[in-house]
Amino acid sequence: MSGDKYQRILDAAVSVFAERGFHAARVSDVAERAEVADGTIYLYFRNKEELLMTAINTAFDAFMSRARTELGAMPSPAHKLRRLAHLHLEALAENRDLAVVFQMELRQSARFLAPFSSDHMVEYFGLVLAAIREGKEQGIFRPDLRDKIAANCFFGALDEMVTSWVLDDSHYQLGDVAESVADIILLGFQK
Amino acid sequence: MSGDKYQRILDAAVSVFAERGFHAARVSDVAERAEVADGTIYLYFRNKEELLMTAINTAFDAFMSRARTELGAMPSPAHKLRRLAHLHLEALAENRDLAVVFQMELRQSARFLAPFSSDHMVEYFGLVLAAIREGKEQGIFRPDLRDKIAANCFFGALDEMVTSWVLDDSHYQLGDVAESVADIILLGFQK
Amino acid sequence: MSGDKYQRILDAAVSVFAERGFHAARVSDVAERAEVADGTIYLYFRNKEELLMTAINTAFDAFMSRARTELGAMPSPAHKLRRLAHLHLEALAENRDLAVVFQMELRQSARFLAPFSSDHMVEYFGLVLAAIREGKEQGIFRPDLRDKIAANCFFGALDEMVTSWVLDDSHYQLGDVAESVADIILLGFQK
Amino acid sequence: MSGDKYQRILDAAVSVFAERGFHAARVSDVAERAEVADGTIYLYFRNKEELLMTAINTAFDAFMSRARTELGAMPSPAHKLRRLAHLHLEALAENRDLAVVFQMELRQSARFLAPFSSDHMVEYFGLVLAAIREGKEQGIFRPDLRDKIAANCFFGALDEMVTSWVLDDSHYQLGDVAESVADIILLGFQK
DNA sequence: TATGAATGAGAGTTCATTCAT
DNA sequence: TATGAATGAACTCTCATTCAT
Repeated sequence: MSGDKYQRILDAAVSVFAERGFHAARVSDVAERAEVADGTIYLYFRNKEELLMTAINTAFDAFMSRARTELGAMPSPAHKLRRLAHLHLEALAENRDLAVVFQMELRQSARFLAPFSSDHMVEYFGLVLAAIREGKEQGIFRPDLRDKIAANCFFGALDEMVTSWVLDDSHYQLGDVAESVADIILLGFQK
Repeated sequence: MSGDKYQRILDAAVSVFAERGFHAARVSDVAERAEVADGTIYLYFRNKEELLMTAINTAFDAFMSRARTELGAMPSPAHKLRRLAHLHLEALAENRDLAVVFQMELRQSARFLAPFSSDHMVEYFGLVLAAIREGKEQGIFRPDLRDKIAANCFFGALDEMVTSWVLDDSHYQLGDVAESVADIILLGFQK
Repeated sequence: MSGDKYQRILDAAVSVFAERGFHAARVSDVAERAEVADGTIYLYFRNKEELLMTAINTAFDAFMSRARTELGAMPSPAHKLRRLAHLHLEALAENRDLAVVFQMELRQSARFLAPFSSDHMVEYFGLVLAAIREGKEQGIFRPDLRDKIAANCFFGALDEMVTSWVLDDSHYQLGDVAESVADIILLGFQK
Repeated sequence: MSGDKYQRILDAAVSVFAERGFHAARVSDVAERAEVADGTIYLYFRNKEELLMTAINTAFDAFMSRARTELGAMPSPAHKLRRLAHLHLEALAENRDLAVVFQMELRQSARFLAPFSSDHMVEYFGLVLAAIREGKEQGIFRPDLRDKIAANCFFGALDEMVTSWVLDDSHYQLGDVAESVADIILLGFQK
């Protein structure tokens, strides 16, 4: 019962942050939802901000680790990016609260809070950039394609899909759109 | 003298919000930068939130009005979208503080604050969607292109360009990338 | 009514600190006794500690300024010290709450808080030391008298009188004992 | 093993209280320094305050017991007081941490905490007062000497020596000054 | 209109103490 | 005896907003 307190607090935090937003959420709300005392939270997390950063980083780590493993084995850059699109959307579709927190708080935290999440974004972009460069070397993607801009288009398109899914009350299937997004972006990359 | 104050307060708000983030910014910071008393702000704005919403909405109105005018006269959907990409990036490149506020606060305000900005987003998307449908009707864009997804890709790509420009300390020319983004997205739309 | 808020808060602080001790006293107690809102205190003082330090320093400044003026005009070192004993005890007898705060909190603040009060103690000791050295030079005090030890005896004797007066519930006249203390200490200094 | 823990906790408490002050010190700091669990402290002491009071009282008991024994055998009141001055300063010089706690916390505890330490002070003063009265009866001390005031001078002088030794970073030999202090005070008492 | 001193609700965090193991 | 995870009361300080001038 005590071993899972860490996870219960983290889940409660994501849930409360998703519902009210990080700033409006009170630590006592998180405690209540986790069914622990306010003070207990501070046995596991230094402060409210670390609660947010840990939630974001944990999810990001899991995603990146999976993405690296899966993409590493793939030969075609186009397939890599298509697979990444699926992973991206499915990972967030799986846990709506977490997706809400990501979409609503990540930018702010990247600018005003700890640099962890920023580092993660850089990692993610590294993966995308590598695939794009590979594609250009293999002659699959246009040689005039500008790497960073292309990576931003790829990420931005997926990110916006998640954002509109999160802001939309209708819970359509987010995973289903990966293919369509990949179609557009990859067509835009190709020769 | 009073019309002047309204604008000074709004400019100060954008500047302070960009610097510290909406939540960390104090109303008294805004007052100080606008060189008015704290109380004066409340003669022009109901509360801190309205300060943010007005800043966002004013800029959005100006942008939408210009976009509508320019795009209305254009015959080709592809040219419309290409032009919109330029307008989008140039509008934000023009005022970096405003861009910071947009990129950092718009999502949160869309979810947790007043629905004004949300309406604006719908307007913007309406413009994009119309162009996409037009393109499909004219046989320029793929018939299997899913409208909303395509619109999200278009907006998301541009939005991400702005975000990375804002988070990046290096002040490269944002306007210059509009063409490259449009190349990718429009290629992805075409038959 | 607003101009005297500073003084009202300071008086309330001394009164509350005397009653419950600095640590047990709540800022809201001070606010209540001063008949201001909690937040008002922070318009005049940076924090609870500054409230204490200001009370101590203000009283100390007034005392030192008076002591310097009076003693400066006196020719005899013995008379100086005798007069200082009177000033010391009378100053604290005049305001019992302040005396309580001095006797109970000054040592702690000298060690654990800001160094202001420490500086004041050094000033006071400087005055005593000067008189002692003067007395030795004039051949009135024993040549083997060790300056610092003598100064500590002088101050310690007076300080202990105040402490026992403060801890004692019976409010005997503190000022009356100055003469007796001076008799003992000065006799101890003399040839 | 348990008798050992009691003492370890007490020593740790004195050490931590000396370092940070009673109020700023955390019970968990004491536990850590004593190398016991937080809860263990409460098997030996009712609460944090009792930790302080026990430390003070234990040291005081040892001192008083020794003082009584030594002074009881002495015929001359002057010698008694001179010996007491030595005992006082040497006892505290022996254990600097304990001296710090005594000088910084004793007054507060006398006023705001349990009355134990106050009783001890009364005991100590009783010893001094007895010697003074004896000296007057024997015609050694001035007949106009006011007992309580004289006792306060004696104690205050010694106490201030300890305080300045404690606040001073330079660790000069405290015991050495007993003679000089006794010289001054006893000279002040004599006919 | 304009001011800015005053307000007071509100929230994050600490830490002495407890108690199940 | 011993542990240390858990508790939750308590308190300082901040800051959006008001209102008398």
